[in-house]
Amino acid sequence: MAAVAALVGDPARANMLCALMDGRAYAAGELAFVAHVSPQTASGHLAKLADAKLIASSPAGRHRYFRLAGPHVAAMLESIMAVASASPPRVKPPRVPDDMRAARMCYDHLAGRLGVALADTLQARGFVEFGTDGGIVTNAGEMFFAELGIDIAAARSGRRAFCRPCIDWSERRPHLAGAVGGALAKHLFDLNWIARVRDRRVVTVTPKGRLQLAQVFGVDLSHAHDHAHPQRVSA
Amino acid sequence: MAAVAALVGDPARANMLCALMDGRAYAAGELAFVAHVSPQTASGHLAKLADAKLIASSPAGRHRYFRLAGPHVAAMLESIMAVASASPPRVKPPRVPDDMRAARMCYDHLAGRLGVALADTLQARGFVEFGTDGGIVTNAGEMFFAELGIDIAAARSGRRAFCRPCIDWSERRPHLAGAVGGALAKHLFDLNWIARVRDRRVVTVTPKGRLQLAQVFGVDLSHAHDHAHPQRVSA
DNA sequence: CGAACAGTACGGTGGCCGCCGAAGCGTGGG
DNA sequence: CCCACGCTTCGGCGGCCACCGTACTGTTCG
Repeated sequence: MAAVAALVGDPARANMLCALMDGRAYAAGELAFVAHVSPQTASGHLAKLADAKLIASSPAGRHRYFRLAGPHVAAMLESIMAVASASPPRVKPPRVPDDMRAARMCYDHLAGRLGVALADTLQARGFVEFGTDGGIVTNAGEMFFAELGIDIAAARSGRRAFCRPCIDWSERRPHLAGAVGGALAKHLFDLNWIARVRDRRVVTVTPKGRLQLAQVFGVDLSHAHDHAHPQRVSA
Repeated sequence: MAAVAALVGDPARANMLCALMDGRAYAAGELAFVAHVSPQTASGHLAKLADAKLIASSPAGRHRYFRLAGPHVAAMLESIMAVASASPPRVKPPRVPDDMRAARMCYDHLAGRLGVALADTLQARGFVEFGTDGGIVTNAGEMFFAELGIDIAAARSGRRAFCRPCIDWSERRPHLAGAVGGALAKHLFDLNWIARVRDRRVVTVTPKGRLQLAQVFGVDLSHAHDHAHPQRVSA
């Protein structure tokens, strides 16, 4: 156990793993860049991570792409982040860019205010039920997703976590994770309601998406700017 | 994040945290012993862990007791263990004592073969439903727990995780965690069906417990010794 | 077929940190 | 009242490891 934690414990490797948490595969050079180390050093780190089965690699021509070994690794990183954000007695400027807080990817599902808002709606309408960290999709929810065009049965068939809450790292409240969360995010991309920002975990809501999300999910994102500078709030 | 992981990444601290995972508080000297380091070294480690809010301390006379800062820390350690047990390509003698595998505490709930068996029964009878990592208690389950004398509503009222599966570290299958898991374990202790082994996470089943668990949960623990030496199984 | 590039292997250096010996509190018991 | 005990702090030592410069393999172009 200590060995795994020690691997995550190095800042360079932690940066790499964070970058990989969006579920995409990155080339060794890109990871070296995000970790602020030379390619040789990065190569060594990646070899260690791969050796411990935390990441998997796919050679592609003269590149080599790395991705997380599985959802269990993403879940571990999330739980470490949750503790880390709860801990910091250190001088810790919560310098979280607001676009990051607004909407971002968390492994393969949506997080940030958008992710939390969607989860709130799904819960309020009785489509999904969460304990504090466990959950299911109700019959009504299954119909709702089907009408949206998402095949819940397909998601359920897989071996991976089906439906679970994931404590949002910036909002400190649960958002929808698991196969259902992944399917929902993918569908919103396909509908072009949301879009990715190149090379970042940040997600933007398209004009169409803003309308549709308000109509279908009752999600109002306009207040985002009201919360953009919460530091102003009197202590 | 790297800072938190690095704290867990040291073998001595990892041993201490593992010992604390049974939910009890230990004195500094005891933790020094389990970590195989001198008291002064342990003191330094404990100061670091407390500083990062991973553990909390309670001075008591000339002793000082330490415990995990909360369930979120236990959850993090569990998820790291899960990844660690999935990783190890290293020469890794799974030297898990059989009594540990049979029944042990995992933070405040039951793990090991006993914990997994109870979870299996509760699932098979439709009292709890698990996704792969999320879960709920059904109406039938609520009645079942009530008949047993466990107040589910009280557990539900709390802020902490209500009902969730927790991948068993030795059995690699889910057992019942969260507030319900904790309440169930506490109740079994109160009924004197199970008892703790001093200074260890190991739990033993009393003669009365063996009968009652078989009758109420249909759990047969007699096969424990059949699995005691699985190393014998031909490769 | 050779140049440019991505990624990897190796060796040396430097810094961080875990470790213990010795000494300094505070509590509890004889 | 003093001593024993548990815990903590300080200082110095030693080892591990992240880091990079150099050099090598393999792939993709012109």
